[in-house]
Amino acid sequence: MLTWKRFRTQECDRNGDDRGTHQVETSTVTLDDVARVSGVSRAAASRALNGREGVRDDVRERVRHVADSLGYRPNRAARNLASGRTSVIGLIMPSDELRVDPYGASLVQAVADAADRHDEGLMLHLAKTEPRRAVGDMMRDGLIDGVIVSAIALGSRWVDELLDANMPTILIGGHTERFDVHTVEVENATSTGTLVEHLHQEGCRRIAHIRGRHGRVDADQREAGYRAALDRCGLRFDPDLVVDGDFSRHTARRITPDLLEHRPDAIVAANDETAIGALKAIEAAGLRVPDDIALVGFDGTAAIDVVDPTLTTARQPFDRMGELAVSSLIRLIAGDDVPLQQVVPPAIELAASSQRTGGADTPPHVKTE
Amino acid sequence: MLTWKRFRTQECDRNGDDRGTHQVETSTVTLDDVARVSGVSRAAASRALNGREGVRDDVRERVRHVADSLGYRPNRAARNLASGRTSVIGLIMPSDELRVDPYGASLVQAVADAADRHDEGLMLHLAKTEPRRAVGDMMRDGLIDGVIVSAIALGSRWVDELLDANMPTILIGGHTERFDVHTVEVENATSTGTLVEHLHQEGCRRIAHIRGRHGRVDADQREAGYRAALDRCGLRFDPDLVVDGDFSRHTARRITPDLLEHRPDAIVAANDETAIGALKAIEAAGLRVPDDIALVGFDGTAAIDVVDPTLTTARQPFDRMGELAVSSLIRLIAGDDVPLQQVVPPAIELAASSQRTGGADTPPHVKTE
DNA sequence: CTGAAAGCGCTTACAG
DNA sequence: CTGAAAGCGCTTACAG
Repeated sequence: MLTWKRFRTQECDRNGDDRGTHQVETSTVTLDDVARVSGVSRAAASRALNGREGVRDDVRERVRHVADSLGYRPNRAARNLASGRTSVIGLIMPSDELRVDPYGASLVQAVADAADRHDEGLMLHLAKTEPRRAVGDMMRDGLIDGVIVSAIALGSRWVDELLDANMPTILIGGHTERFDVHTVEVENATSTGTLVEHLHQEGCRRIAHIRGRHGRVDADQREAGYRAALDRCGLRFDPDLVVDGDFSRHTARRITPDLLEHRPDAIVAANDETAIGALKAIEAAGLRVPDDIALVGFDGTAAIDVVDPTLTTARQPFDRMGELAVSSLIRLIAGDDVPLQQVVPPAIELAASSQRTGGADTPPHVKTE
Repeated sequence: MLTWKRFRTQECDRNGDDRGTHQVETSTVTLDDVARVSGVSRAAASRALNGREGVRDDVRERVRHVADSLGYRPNRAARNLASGRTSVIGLIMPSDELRVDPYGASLVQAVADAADRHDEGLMLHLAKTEPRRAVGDMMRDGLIDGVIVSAIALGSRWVDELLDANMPTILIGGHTERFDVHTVEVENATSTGTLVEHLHQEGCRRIAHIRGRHGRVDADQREAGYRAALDRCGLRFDPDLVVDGDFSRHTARRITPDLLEHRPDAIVAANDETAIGALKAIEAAGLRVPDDIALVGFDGTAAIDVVDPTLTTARQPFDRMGELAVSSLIRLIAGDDVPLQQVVPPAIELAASSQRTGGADTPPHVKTE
């Protein structure tokens, strides 16, 4: 079993006077080698390996076998240069989003895993201010074939600029009102409604809502779901029970005390971070969750696993969203048809924070899809 | 002002019967264009643009100007193929590390920002099981020039396999005892000692330590620093006051109650997550921080900002580490000399969790570098 | 089904 | 200092 290796001369000598001697001796197995050993032309070998038609089965077999035993790996740069495809996709996300909310980290992980499954490289770009330039550059540089954008913290201007860059784009967790953008996102309204109905079943009658950031579509959708569900439950909408958060724990912690003045018996938080902030405020006020105030979140990030009591939430199907985003992008790049809006349902996970002793007829730990 | 754009034919027609028509009309500005317009050869243009010597200054000027006004961007694939360099570096990290501990997210952000500053692309690879294959592949595929590895959750076998892949590698947050590996890491021992001394000054006499994961070098170093500082403070080492955690919040929450049996008046947690877990346990036991038990962490991740009381910690200089890792890797790739071990000090940040009323002569919010 | 040939856009010795 | 030329490793019409 032969194993060639690309060998890099690392002239890191201790004298340090050898700089610049960087030489890459590319003694790699090349398509030529595979073709020669297989006794076919380079063209045929290429077709065989890439699953193109127009190769006899036994030839394809042979070439593949030879490639395997030689440890052949196609040079991506060469393939890219010749074909115009890179097999690398970009992931763009506002720079600090990753750090601030576990949501960002979960998303990156899901997309990275999905890219890996599809054998696509993933270029991560944490954007600062001017997205279009960076993305346009990546594209024109021939580094990536398309891009997945986590627009979480973005205004629509960002999105517009991205789309102008004129490259296959999927918005993940899409927060734009544009209808001409390919998005993969979680269902917001109905799911939030389900949580409200659950609280209603638990006996809650003054159900409050801490909204997400003003101007964000997902925040609006979740509020809309909340309102619609109140209606269905026959509860009156009370403006005093809805306050503006911004998806952050910190803000929730700060604004919840005021909300408590209006004596809600439940709080629907726009996301988990908000719920956790609210929880702290509730505890600080000497109230108990869920008996004094029931609490639900949204996202299902890792953060909720360590909260006490455990948090009822709508868990985003990160893996599925990542998979959908990557596979859709690949199809987009190939020129295939892809539905514009792909909405996936979260999993409603009931936990201690919303289940009252003697409240419901719901069993203690139901997972509803 | 001309602006060429690579234009991609997106034949996403509604009938969907046009698949496979993916065509990239590369009507990009090419080096040839720049050369022609500048009135020089392609070779000269290349040298001018890449800052190579052997070009008259006025020519260089002219070429650069032309390139600018044409909106020229070198095709990375072509450059790569010709030069063997990709200007892309890899970042490898265990798959779930990113999600579990905010440390991972902070690190990714720091490295991504640094790569951006150096105009290097960043390929993210969240590794599952068999690191070498993936990394070796990336390398041989010609996708990256070198790799930064966050070895946080890794055993030395992982590291060994990586180094066998024979590519420029920097271990960030290096947790190996091998001495032949380039690492960039935070100073662990002395910094932990400083925290212990601070607690001693606050009047604590029974200072406990919740270790990081068994077998990890950084955990060992922090414990060593703890022990050495006890000595300096004239405190006796008490084995009952040292317990094995694993850097996770969850485990700390679980094991702290037992530790409390031994009545410590302070706890030095191996990292912030551990400290937060301990904090919860302390609260659950009806004790107060810092007056009953003072508490310090390590890392300075975003998580501590929302803890109440705010957590004293040794804040890792993530940005600096990212910068150091990226710039060192670039030098490594270029064949330049790079110090093997680069250790940077954390910033000791005193906060409420360790500052007792009437305890110290330390001012309330000192930042010590 | 198969191969010879051109070409993707750049870099880099090598001569001048 | 400058240019002509070869070559990086692949893919893809185009003929057979």
